Amino acid sequence: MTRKARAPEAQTPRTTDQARPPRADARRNRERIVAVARDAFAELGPDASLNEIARRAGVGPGTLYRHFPHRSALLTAVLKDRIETLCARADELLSPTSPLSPDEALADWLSAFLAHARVNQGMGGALVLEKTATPDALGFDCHQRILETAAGLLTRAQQQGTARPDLTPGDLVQLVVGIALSTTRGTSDTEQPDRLLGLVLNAVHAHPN
Amino acid sequence: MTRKARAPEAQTPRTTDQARPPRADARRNRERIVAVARDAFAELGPDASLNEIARRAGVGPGTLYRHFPHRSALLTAVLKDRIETLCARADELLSPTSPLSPDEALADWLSAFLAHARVNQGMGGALVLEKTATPDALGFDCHQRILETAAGLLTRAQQQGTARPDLTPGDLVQLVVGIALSTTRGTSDTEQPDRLLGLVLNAVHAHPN
DNA sequence: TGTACATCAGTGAACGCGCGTTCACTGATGTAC
DNA sequence: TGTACATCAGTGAACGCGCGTTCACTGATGTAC
Repeated sequence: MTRKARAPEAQTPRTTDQARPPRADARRNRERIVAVARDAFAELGPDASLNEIARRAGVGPGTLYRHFPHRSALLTAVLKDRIETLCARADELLSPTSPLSPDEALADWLSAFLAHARVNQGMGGALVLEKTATPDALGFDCHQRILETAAGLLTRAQQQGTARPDLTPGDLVQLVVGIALSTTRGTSDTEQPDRLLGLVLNAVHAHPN
Repeated sequence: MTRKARAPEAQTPRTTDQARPPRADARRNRERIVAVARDAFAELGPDASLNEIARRAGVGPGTLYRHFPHRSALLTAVLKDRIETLCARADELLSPTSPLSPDEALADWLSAFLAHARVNQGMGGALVLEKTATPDALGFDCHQRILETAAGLLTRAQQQGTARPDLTPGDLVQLVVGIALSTTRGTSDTEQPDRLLGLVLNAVHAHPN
């Protein structure tokens, strides 16, 4: 079996276990689907019809399924950007150059988390609250990422700020997700979410009785 | 037009605008449907299939629709008992013979409210949070009843206890509903709801900053 | 007490709907020469 | 640079499913006599 020798490509030498990069039309469609899904989930909730999303994106349902075999795969893709943004914000707040105190930083981040969670109705509910059964094709566990980020800010506020030491990141996140869930419907009182978060923050800094 | 005079019935003299009492089989079925729906909503959430509920109750779907033309009518009927119980509990707590202080009474009632709300996933979500568009055939507005009951306990705790004066009953109820919504899924940590309520109660008694 | 009958309630097959999902086929892309 | 072709991706009609809802019909109940 003689093989014809071929000069390896200069820019992208492909190792054996590396998948070929996606074709141009595939990448295009994938991006369009995610963009449309972002809006659709925000507008219709995490149960928005996948056929409807495909229709809005101008692709056949089969195309959507080729890229995202499960609903949760699509939800994850949509949430990924958002969560990356939140984590990046946390890194800024944790950096020594940040002008905010540990307590202020925690409050700031929770406010951003609440705002983002409200858009997708608790960030897709189960996807954030529960540990994903399968760690997902993207190798991206939303729940874990959020939890670790919250833990970083909370721990510092407990050690260098006035946050009560008996509070766990899990409980804190759960409370804020609860606010998001209970305030996604009924748009009457636009200031309520912030007011409720303020109450929770009071509890964060209260003395454990 | 001569009418034959008839002696009015002794036990149940029926006034003109009073509907005839329901027939025995109708009452029987109605009660069975509500009983089954209570379990089904608790098990499957407020979106449980009405056909499935009819099936479990051993009646045809038409029978269910005869009694409850809308899903919300059935939800309301199921929740009515629960809410009446909660209101009765509040009356006890507000009575002068109650051994609990205003603060303790508020905490006690919120704990009961949370426990009940968790069973039906936020007590049927929209039904509690939003003002019902139609005040319902039963003349029974869940949202309003809960809000008034919470207001009674909160006001007393603000005047005679240590509850912060800037807290509204609406915000308080919303927070607890949020805890209910965010803890109905994921049964792993059974003590979490009470812990989260404890945090909220800390906030209720914290000084407004 | 017994019976006839009007009316109230139950039945369940059937309908239309939109969903998730599949798959045989068509078309676009990128590569080898 | 041009062309042939393998493969990757898109298409969209079609399927099965369970839902909410209806309605012509059957049956149960209670009342008048």
